[in-house]
Amino acid sequence: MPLNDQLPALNREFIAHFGEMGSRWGINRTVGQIYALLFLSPKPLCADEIAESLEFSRSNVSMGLKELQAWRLVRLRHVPGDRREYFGAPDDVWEIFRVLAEERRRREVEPTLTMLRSALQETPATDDERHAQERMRQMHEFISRLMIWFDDVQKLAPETAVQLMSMGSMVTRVLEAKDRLTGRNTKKQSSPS
Amino acid sequence: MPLNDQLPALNREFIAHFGEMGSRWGINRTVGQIYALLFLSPKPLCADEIAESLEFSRSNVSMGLKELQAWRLVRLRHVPGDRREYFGAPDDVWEIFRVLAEERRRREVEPTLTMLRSALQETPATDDERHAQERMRQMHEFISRLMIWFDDVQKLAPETAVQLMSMGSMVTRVLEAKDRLTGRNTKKQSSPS
DNA sequence: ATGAGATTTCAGGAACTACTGAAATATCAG
DNA sequence: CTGATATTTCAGTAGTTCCTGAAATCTCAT
Repeated sequence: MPLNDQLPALNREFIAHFGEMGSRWGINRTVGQIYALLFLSPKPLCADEIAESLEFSRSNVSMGLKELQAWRLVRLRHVPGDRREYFGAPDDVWEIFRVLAEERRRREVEPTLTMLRSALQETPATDDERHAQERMRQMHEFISRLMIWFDDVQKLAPETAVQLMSMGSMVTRVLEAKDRLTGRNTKKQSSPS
Repeated sequence: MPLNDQLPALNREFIAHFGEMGSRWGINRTVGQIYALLFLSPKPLCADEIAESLEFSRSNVSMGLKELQAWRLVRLRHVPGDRREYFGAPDDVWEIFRVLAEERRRREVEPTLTMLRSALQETPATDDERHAQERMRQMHEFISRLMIWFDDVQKLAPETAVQLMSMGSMVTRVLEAKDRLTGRNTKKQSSPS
């Protein structure tokens, strides 16, 4: 039983779930749990409090917090008259999502695009190489477009949460509007300017 | 040196990169490499060919293919007059993306939403619990909206690739159109229908 | 400067995951 | 049914990652 009894059952379940999810995807279990704890906490917590709540070693918490800081998912806060460092998760869920997306992009997408661009520079010798290069071109184009489009979405929601809340069916809504404007189908469109 | 010299340098680099990326995120190195190999290959490959190209053990390839099939990322093909099974990646990059997104949703998002919904049923006792539940409510709402919106995007692009290719700056384009229609800012909108 | 408290680093062991070869199972032509 | 070929399973090992306690480092009040 890894989680402190002082934590409400509600919190314990949430934290456990994020531990699981964390390991499903790149982040390790304890890092996920630390983040979940901070996300739920009404106040920033210091490392000792985290270690006690989750029953991790102090040094494990230290490493976990370092990783979360590298992901820019936790904020460092100082309480006046207390030398310890306190940590908190951003309040705004949209902000959290944005940061996560940015970090993943920086760590995974950009290196991939770089690799693809460099492969596209090469001159293929054989037919198989020509085919492989064409596949890479398709992937490169796809990812580039996805990124452009993602930038657009981010630009659309610069003032965080509230906007996203109205974003639900925004795409369909504006497309309906656009259809009314331009005539018909959402398929192909002429020049935007 | 894990990759067969018969593979062009171009392919070897791509495959190695996807091995790396695979391990960065949930999937293991060999599975990523098998996928990359299939993605580049002009023809479906059988397990032996994969094992030879990548210099993995035959059984490792078998397990990797099983996992890729569980993710619905490879297609099984039979060549007439050949008892062996051949595997290929879908040609269409948008299709690949769609399948990946669906699988991740099924494996990660849905369980999270379920957990959150069940937590939201509980009646909080303490103030901290009340706060934690409010945070979960925010997260639940955020993820739900994101999923609704994602559904919308998928509905928009039902005939795959070509559509996505025109999707690049679609959001900004249609918003420009909408702005012209409705008057001004993209901030808040009244009833759609 | 000193030392008390806070934080980080790090070596080593525990726990986990990946990979292999061998054996078992499945498939199919004759 | 039999044997040839293809595929999967599995036990064990190799390799990796995680976690801890102890020691080192940092920070600041006195």
